[in-house]
Amino acid sequence: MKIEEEIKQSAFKSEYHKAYINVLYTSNWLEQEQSKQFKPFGVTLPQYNVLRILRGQHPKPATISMIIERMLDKTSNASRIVDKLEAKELVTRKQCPEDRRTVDVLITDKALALLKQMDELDGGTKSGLRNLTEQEAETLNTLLDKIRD
Amino acid sequence: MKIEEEIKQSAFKSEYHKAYINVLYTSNWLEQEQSKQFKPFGVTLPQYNVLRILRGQHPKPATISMIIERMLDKTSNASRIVDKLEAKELVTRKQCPEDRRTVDVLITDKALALLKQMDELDGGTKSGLRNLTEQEAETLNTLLDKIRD
DNA sequence: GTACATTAAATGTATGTACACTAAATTTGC
DNA sequence: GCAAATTTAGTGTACATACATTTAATGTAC
Repeated sequence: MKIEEEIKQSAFKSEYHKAYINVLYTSNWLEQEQSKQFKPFGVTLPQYNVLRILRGQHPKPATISMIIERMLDKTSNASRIVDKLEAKELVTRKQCPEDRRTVDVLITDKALALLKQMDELDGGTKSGLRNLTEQEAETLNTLLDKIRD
Repeated sequence: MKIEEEIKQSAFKSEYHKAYINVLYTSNWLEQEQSKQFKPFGVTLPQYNVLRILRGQHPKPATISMIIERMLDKTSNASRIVDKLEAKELVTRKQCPEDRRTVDVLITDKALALLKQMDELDGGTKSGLRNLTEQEAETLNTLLDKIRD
């Protein structure tokens, strides 16, 4: 659906302004689609992202600062996301003996099994992105990269 | 900058997966740029968006459900955003006599003056979008609309 | 016209984001 | 070796999101 209809705004100041709103709106739309798919598994999107970072390290532990470094949103609060994951027994936390300021965060077998189930959902190919041809996806990537130049 | 470099991920599963992450990341990037600009004015991005909807209606009042309908994020809580705006004297709230379930929300002169100041920031032309040609912005809009089909 | 359903707004609870601050451990600079 | 600076994690607060529930008003069916 055209963006004008979706937010019931008849005109934008410019094609630029429309594109601006369109990026924000589409991002939101994609996140909500993904969130729906995540529901049955009982983890939120940021929790899932942290688990994926931990799986990438496995069987080595990760520290909180390492998690922050790899997160899409660097200003979010990794400590509290790890809190939630610990409460669900998806990670363990243990003070690191070499540097007692840091904490070793380890993904549990339970979480690895969960991620394995969830792997099917991921990658954008199951989302609205499938409406694009490969060529179009490439064009989209080029344009978005250009915005952030 | 190419998305691979920005999130330190060397490869994506597909052009689709990359586009998926790219939309989310670029949206986040744009929001953070805008958020920085908003700081001095003392309103958050969702509060600003609600004010703009109210200005669009002015001098007619808007109801909460009308605001929700026009918001980018339909599931956010318009009541509480209006609470904050009311506390800052940027809107007034008054029970509607014709239908006492609904509430007339009106933008104040103070808010109109504030928005006028903030207009300079808005529209995407001052943001990264200016890196695109008009033709490119149009292509971007077409592709994003297609994702949400 | 009374019971039931629907609608509009608000509220409750859990989670996450943004940003400042604290506490403890380590590093550094002299 | 010791004081100061830095690093790491965690905490506090304000705001927003997500979603279920509540309350009051209105609409509809019988």
